[in-house]
Amino acid sequence: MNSHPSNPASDVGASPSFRPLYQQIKALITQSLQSGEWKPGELMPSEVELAGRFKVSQGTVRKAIDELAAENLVVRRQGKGTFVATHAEERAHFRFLRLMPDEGLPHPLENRFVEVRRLRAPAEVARLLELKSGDAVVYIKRVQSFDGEPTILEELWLPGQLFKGLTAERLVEYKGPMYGLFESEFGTRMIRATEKIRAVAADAAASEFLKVAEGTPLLCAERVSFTYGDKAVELRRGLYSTAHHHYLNELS
Amino acid sequence: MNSHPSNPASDVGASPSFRPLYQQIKALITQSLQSGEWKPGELMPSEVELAGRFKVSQGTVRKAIDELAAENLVVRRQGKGTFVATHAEERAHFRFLRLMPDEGLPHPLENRFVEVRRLRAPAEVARLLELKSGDAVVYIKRVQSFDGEPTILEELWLPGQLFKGLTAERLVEYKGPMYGLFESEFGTRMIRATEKIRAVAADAAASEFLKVAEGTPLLCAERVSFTYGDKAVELRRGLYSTAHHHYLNELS
DNA sequence: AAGTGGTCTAGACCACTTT
DNA sequence: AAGTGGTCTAGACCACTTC
Repeated sequence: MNSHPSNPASDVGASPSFRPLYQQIKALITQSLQSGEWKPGELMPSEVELAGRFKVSQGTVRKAIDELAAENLVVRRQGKGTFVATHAEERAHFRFLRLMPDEGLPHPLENRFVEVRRLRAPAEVARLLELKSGDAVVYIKRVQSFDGEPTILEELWLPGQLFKGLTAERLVEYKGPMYGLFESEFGTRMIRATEKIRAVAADAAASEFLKVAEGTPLLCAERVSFTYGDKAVELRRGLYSTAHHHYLNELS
Repeated sequence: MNSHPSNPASDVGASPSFRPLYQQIKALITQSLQSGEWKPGELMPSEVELAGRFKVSQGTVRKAIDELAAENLVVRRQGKGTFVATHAEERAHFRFLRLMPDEGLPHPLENRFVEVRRLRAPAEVARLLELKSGDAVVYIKRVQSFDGEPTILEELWLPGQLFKGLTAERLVEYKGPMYGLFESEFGTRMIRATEKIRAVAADAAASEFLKVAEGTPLLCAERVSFTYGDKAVELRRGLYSTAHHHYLNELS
């Protein structure tokens, strides 16, 4: 199969806009990831196996997986195989948590849930989550502390549809990042997010929870997270006290 | 040359820690970029040409260039060739400028230089730029406005050694991003940067230049930029008014 | 038509992990 | 020893740009 009169994997007639084979393979693999054929943390089929399944060369599968690895959807380990990426283990914890101490290494952080309940999505939340205004959402409010110092005040909104059994108890007993819980218990894996960051003055609530004076400048990060297919599945609004921490960003 | 009893490009004896060929090629190409053999914006030799020069297959050169393209050091254009990346043209202007208007498209911005002079590096600046305390640095202070509204108050420190002829006149007459001037006039190309972001209260100076009340929360971004070889060549401290703009970050 | 990067294949061998 | 991902090669063809 050295020449390709037609694209073997999913092709009908002459390609009007030309889609490389490896991108089609990548899409197929992504579908399997999304459908849960291989779950987060699990070992995926080997390259030769996938090449056989899709009837393409190993090199083509390889290029597809290369891109998936670059997008952090899978992790390659030489000699062992390719694994589905997971938020549960890996220290890639800091892929989404960018707040670092000004000095020293990142401390472990404590978690205190202030509020967990269901409500109808306000217009603004609905818009960002691509829901209808009034749809059910899970609302979570929590404070995170480093070394006993309250540093992050966070509010989250999740589509109620996707997070049916989510309760305060479940959140409290789960150890590790929330994204780990979301992927293992609710089958929703966050793969990408965009943040808008501003400086704001602490209001009464922020002042109380973060133990700072009202009017203290705080970092405000509004995050929208997406899962497969660029579907928005989380809205998060965090207030960070940056007296002893900073938001770290690598520009490359 | 299907088997490699020894690494052909720069190898002496058995490799103790094994360095892939394509990485060696990548390093050689990077050296040529750094030395200015091909200048920003210029067309580089084709893949086959480089393969011939380095006595490796085109595929190996290709993999090297792939990584350089991923790091934004070069730009590939199908049918035309591979070009050295440049800050001068490209709208990749927004690779380092992350401040976006809350609504609408990014506006063009005006530039007003408040101060340009040489001074001896304070300890903190010297530390971040990896200089000796007291070394000469160029100090620049400027205000940038969107739609006539002052939004960014920025201070820069550059190693005096590298920016000998840099004057206020030269800065004012140059159109486009400063990084374009730096690479074309001073042969220093910014490749990568890290930013630490905090929320701070506007002091008297910020209040004056940004036309906001003292104490207004502002975003403070401290940037250290690097050129080839991870050499620090710029320290920048920006204060952003985030009333109508936000710092945009993609987490992926 | 010629040249460039982009895709795809087939096969060999290397480095690493597990059995 | 066997299996996995990682490297390297050689060659064919495709898509795009320029002459």
